[in-house]
Amino acid sequence: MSIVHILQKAVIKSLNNIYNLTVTEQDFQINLTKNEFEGDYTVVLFSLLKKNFTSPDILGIQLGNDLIKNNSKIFIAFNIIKGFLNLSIADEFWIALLKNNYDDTCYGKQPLNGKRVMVEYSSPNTNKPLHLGHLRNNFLGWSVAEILKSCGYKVFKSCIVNDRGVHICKSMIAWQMFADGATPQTNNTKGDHFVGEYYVKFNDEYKRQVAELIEKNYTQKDAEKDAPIMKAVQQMLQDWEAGEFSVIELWKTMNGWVYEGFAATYKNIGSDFDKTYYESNTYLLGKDIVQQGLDKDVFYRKEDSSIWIDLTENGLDEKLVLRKDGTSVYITQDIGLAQQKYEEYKIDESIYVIGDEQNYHMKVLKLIAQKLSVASADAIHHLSYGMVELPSGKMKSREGTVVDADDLVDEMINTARKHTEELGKVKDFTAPELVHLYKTIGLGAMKFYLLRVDPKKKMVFNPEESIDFHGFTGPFIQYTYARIKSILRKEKFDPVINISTNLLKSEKDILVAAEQFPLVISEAAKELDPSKVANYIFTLAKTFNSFLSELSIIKAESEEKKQLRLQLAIMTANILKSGMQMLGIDVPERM
RNA sequence: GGUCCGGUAGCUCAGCUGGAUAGAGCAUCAGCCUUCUAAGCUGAGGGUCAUUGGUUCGAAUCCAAUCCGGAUCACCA
Repeated sequence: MSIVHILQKAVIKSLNNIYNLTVTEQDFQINLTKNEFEGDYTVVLFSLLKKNFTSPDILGIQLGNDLIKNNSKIFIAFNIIKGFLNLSIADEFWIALLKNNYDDTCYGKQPLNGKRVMVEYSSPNTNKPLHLGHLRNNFLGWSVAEILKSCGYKVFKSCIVNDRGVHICKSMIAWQMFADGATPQTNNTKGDHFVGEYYVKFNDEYKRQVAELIEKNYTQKDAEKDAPIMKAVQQMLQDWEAGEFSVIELWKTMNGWVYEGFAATYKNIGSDFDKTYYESNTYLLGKDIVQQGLDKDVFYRKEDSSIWIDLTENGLDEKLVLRKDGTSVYITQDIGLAQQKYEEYKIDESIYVIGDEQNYHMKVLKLIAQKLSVASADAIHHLSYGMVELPSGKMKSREGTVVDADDLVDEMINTARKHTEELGKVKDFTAPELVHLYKTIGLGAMKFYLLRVDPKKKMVFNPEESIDFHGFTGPFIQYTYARIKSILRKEKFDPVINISTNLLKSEKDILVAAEQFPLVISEAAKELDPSKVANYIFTLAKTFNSFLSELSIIKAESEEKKQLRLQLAIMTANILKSGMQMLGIDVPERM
């Protein structure tokens, strides 16, 4: 049980003892004591005064005395300043915490709780390569999955590939027009980039044709509609839906190229899925749901036979759920897929890692599912994340300001190599060891950079800052870990020695931080927020570095102190490692 | 226009279920490598927490209004 919980219970009990008063955890606050005051944890008394106490000092003294009387092994002293009851916690408590947990590599994690949850993330289109925005999505999805696992959930990672639709046909048409039979092999280009080039070529040609028509006195709108290349795309989409052999074959071939490219990228960044759904298989889902909705009068049919739902009483608009030609739209197939996931995996929670531009869509999705009383409705949870912007503004594919995922990964790994070479600390590494190290550091820097901020907020990606390996960065934490490992290689740990010593300030600081790890994990899981973990391990690493600069482990004053500090080092290393793992980041033994 | 999200140091961000003098990192400046990895440590400067009003013993945090920025409101996905 965490110290905060112990303290909460103790306060509740003491108030009951002294005043026969019943309060709950919500009635008072417990904080870490500020540095400038004596004590470790603080009970804020003001809110309790509302329960008819004369003065905070009297309440504080009586409460403080009772807490110590009943918990003499934990609380040893208190002081009261302006309504804050500051409690000092016994060194024995901290040392017991250390002794019981320092070598537990699962410290802070919880056993299986029987709950099953699916995390859907990545969800790429198959007409162009992955970019920076996908990276944030991937890292978030992966990390949230890991955090939930640490909290005892059985997690399934899934991905829905948007493998059909107009955007795919654009690349296909352009390939037919311009490729002259070229393939990724003949051009020596990664498959997804190869197909992406034709998507760009389509847009260039389309723009050219539109301009041409406007010169012939077309309006902008008509020109966009009548451009021959756009007509060809629409024809191709119809042919695809009709299952025309040559179109399907081309579609399979080009998607195949893209999948090869994606597979390489996913492998490189360490991302994978337990289940991949393809929109070409799911886009027809939801027809029976539409029928259900009509039967229940949740949906209604318009004159042109399209089917709608009226959400105006929920403050939203009317929404189409089935086209007049009888095909499902995005929202319909999503309800179908939600249901399918639920049935296939028997999940209790279904998390969607999707950008915040789809907040409205996800709201509508859940609302419709609820109105239909679909079993999976309440399980739906949208992890909405903000866009990644550049210092110059938004990424725009048309202006070529999109940051390509593969390029960025390469650049980060390259920067890691340059830094490492300059420092020259691992000259004895073999070539494969070096390659592995550069990747660990480069990817670590990138993942940490994208995960360290609140997912809900949009963020600015500053290329210069992101390649900085100092301060609040992945490599800083990796470095702290490597230093600890280096010390542990030099000095043997002797677990027999029984430690009973007074703790110095910077020794205790580490334990106070370590004690919070379990709470941080459950908080991060509750909020689906990896940045909580990132911020925490950064603070812990800083605390440890500060300790290390002040006190020596190997040259400790006594054997007992040396053993104590070795245990502190081991525990810190374990927490840093498992925290980083929850972010999808490896830690190197040396760097 | 409706709805939703955001505005904290030069920059990037914490803090937001109300609590003590608003915190980090980067950048700037000043120190620390015969001593466990200097990708480190210590210190300094830097703030009208967008604005105004309200609630409260107490507001960056809650409420209202205003200003600024963004997203969204498709028979696209």
